[in-house]
Amino acid sequence: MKAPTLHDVAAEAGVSIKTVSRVVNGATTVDPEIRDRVQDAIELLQYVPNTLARTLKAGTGNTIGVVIDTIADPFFATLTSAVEIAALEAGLGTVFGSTGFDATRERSQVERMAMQRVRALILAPTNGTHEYLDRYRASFPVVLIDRDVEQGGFDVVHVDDVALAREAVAHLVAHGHRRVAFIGSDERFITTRHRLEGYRQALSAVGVEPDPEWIRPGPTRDVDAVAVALDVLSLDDPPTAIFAANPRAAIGVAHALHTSDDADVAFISFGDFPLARTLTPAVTYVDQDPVAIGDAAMRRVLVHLEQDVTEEADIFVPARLVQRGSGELKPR
Amino acid sequence: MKAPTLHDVAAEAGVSIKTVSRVVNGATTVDPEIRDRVQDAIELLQYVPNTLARTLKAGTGNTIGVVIDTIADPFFATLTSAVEIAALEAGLGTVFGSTGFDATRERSQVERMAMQRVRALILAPTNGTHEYLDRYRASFPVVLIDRDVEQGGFDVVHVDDVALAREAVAHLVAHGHRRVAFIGSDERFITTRHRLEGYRQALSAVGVEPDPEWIRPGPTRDVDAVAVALDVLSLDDPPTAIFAANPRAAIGVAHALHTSDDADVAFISFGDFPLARTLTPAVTYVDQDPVAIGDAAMRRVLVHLEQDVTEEADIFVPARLVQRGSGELKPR
DNA sequence: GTGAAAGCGCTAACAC
DNA sequence: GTGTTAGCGCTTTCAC
Repeated sequence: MKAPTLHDVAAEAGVSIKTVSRVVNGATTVDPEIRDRVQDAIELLQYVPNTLARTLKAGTGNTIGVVIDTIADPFFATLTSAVEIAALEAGLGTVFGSTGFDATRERSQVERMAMQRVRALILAPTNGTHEYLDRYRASFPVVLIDRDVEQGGFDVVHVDDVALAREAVAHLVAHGHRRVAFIGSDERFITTRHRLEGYRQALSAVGVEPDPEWIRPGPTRDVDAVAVALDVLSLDDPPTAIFAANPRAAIGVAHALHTSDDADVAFISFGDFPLARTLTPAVTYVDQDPVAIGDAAMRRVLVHLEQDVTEEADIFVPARLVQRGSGELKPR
Repeated sequence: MKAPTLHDVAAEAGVSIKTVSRVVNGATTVDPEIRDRVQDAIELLQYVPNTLARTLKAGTGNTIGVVIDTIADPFFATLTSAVEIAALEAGLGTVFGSTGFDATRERSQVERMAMQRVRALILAPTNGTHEYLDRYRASFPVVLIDRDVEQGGFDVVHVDDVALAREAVAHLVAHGHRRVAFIGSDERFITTRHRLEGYRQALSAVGVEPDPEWIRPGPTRDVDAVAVALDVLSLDDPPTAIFAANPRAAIGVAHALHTSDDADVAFISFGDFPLARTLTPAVTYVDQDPVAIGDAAMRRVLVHLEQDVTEEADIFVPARLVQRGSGELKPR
């Protein structure tokens, strides 16, 4: 059972195919009586216009592509939601694909988007080289989110990871802490490395050389982070404060602190997480707002679509430290 | 700068357009030497096949549509992620759109999908009538997720809300509770009504007629749920147990319980939430697994794509009560 | 105000 | 093994 086409509607209404096209597209230059007849035929046949054909004719689609680690990550889910809403306002649809942190899958997702002729691509790049993107950038703009690629040369919308991490750790230092642990995710992520760099800067600013035992960039799941946090806390001379470099790690750390009666250890999370404000004390965090990043990325995309852009932009979305208690604890 | 076409590649390689098509599609009946020449031309021109044209020709697309409340909801984000992965395995892409709980926006999202000629639609329906879907169902199968529509007649993949809520509340009753509060979300949602129904059944099974004060289906945000929970707990003769009908409400309830020193009030959540296992006591919950629902929905879609389906299926995904402590507290 | 014809990029016949 | 032709559903000239 094939879907009805303009042709079918035209036959039904006894007019030409072009007249139907005009009605569908709301042209004003159509005789009202004929228009009604055509509309009846559309209803009768349940005609639905075919965007694909339209797009093919126009040579360019009406969707923007979003490729991220995984939509199951609340950070990216919220970001994608913001992009979708902003795109909708601009009359654009959204297609998304997830990489699962796999560079090969990223490539195939991007290729799929290119084959679908997206108008633009918003990408959270995996690790590794991204020269392959050059092939596509001729056809549509690419805006990176959350992190840059090593080679540079792309628009990037992100937060200033180094500065924010430094600020967070300096906040702990200002409250008297000198032994501060760093618990993050995989060190292959450039964001992890940047946050680690900020951590080091804040400590070295007060002449502290962090003990390697304090630095645990490893855990990739919250349950791993629990173990790592417990391990750090059981050192002979344990840290008096913990900086969690992402919400996933933070959930693990929170769990560890609250199940081991160490809730008096100072704690700051990079990124908010549900219930963070519920714990006692509530968790001080770096407010890395995914909506702001998504909005900014979409705004940048629109700039590309409206004009020729010659230079790449490095867009830092503002973020701030939100004090809620856990980051203001003094060393016990 | 237009994207190169088969034609351009053919001209570059000095062969016919069809030969290029064959190479692109990996046909074996091409002279190796010519194939190499064509591939060089493809590289040189950075040719990317146009799915749109392919699809137009084929008459049917290679994507499945997912329309949900909002991708920012972790439940739907995880569900969508499961659908995406399953679709990818079947060689299908995913387009998604969110309704924002708005029936009009749902319609326009579905229409967009129809115009894009999706192969199938997975839909979490908003409230209200859905007769309009009949128009599209002729062209592609529609599988509802999470909840049914009033009119019926659709494939639905969901959990047995009534039975699971009844089981959860019966669990509280079995631990000695008679005064059990119900805190949920908007009563216009059929899932809320079903869970409320299960709640009533469990109580009436032991001859308890719930006080209207105990039943608060209203709050739609977690912060509202906090206020509602505090209000319920401040009744003259407060409930000794709380059943939260969804994770959002549950986060609010958890916050209320832990900030008001009522952590000894028994508590069960319909659906897990981050940190639920971190609280003391850890939160007992009804395990409503979004991955299982997404997988089942995709499996149903594949059935439709592979064969003619004459009868709609009402698919209940199994779920169970996970005891973690808060649901096993006795009345204080 | 309306229609006929061409063509968007591709593939499926069917020749050669 | 390779090329030619037609046409997918639509829009865009440009006549009428």
